[in-house]
Amino acid sequence: MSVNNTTHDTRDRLLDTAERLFAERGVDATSLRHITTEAEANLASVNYHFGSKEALFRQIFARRIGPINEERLRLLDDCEANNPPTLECVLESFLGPALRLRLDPDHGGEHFMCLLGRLFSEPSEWKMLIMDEFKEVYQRFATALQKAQPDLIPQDIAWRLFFTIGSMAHLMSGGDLLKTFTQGRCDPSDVEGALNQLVQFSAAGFRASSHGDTP
Amino acid sequence: MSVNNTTHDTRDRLLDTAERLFAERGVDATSLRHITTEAEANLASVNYHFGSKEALFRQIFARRIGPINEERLRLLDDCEANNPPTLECVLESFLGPALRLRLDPDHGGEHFMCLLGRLFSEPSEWKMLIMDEFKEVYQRFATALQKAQPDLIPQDIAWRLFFTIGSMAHLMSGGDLLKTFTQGRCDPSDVEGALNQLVQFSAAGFRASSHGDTP
DNA sequence: GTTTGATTAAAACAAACGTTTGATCTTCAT
DNA sequence: ATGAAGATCAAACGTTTGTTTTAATCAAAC
Repeated sequence: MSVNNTTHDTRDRLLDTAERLFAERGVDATSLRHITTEAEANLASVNYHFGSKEALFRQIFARRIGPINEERLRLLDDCEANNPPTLECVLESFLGPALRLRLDPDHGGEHFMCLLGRLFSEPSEWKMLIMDEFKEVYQRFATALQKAQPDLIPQDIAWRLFFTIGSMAHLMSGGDLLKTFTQGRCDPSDVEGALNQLVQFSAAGFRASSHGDTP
Repeated sequence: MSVNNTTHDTRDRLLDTAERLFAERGVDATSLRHITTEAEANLASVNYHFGSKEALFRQIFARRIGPINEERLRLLDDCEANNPPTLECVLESFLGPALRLRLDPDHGGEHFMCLLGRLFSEPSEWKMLIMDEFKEVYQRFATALQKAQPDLIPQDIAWRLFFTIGSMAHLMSGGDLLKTFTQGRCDPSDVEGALNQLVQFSAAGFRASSHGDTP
């Protein structure tokens, strides 16, 4: 393998361009010709550098998802210095690293954030590629949330974490919709404001009393 | 136009099959050949009956989205017989008609529910087709929620309704994930149980005190 | 200066796509 | 029975897709 500059330039240009187009138009709707044209690379370069379109997609995820989940677990460790950790701290550890992708100065993270948010609701096999990596994070946070709210039964924890993930995914992939519907009064690009809104909403949801089958 | 039986059989078979395949594999990933093969119809029949693939998609939505939104507004009217309406009643009026698509005995509604849930996070123009119809419903419910929680500022209402929609969409399109992650202990196919979980979670979120920029 | 290995370039590949065509079949009023 | 209209059919249309191939280009090692 070479450490040639030109090589890495092309490879990285393909990754960045594909990430953006996948986010803007969807994976299936983005052709290799569109990617390579915008990246000013040859059509064959994707198959040369990555082997296939699917491998390109996989690589786009591999370089982003690891650091996000690592930061989540690192922040969770900090929360768990207190016992029990506060609900807000745990939720912010989970949601923050994903929502702060918007702050990436070259907007690559922002594009990836849209892509990641959409993946949760995709039917395809793409989803399964990342769910394996996500399982460890899920278990760690489910356990921490159980500690923060020991009166809830595990099923309630699972339901509410599921809803929290849904809200997060909706914000990541469709935040612009909120801005449209509120005529700009709610702006998801104010990352800390949005994060605060979601943390407060979810924390209150987690603090609701447990309702069994016959409340 | 004819009221011939065979005609409507083919037309409806195409609608039902396409609805299911669009939900299972995505719109872009589903070909007309796949649809017509499974519907036991000729390849040209889609273009004959609907004009194009996009028109077929539009028709699939047209026959389902209207009744759902009408029932939402009807239930909301019932809530507003009380003044102010309860938070749970308003939320259930919004969420129930969508989640109860799962109860459709021939599973057509269930497939459409997945499709609808996914649409919120799709980047494509498909989304815009239904957002116009959705705006009236959104405004009615935003107003009702404001009445139910008069202490919240409109921005908080918008944020929290947005999160509620995200949770709902996540449940509609990816509910099977929750069942997988909890090894079957949380089952979204128990519609009233899932609806109750979501209503309680969101209602608690709406009842959180308003947090300004500097809480 | 030649060789070597890695990258780019241009062209072609088979397969799949949505759509259109023109013939055939069915149905039903006349 | 006959003709008109609607519905279905096989076949082909021209594009576009992801991938492969073959040749040209380039930088550095020997």
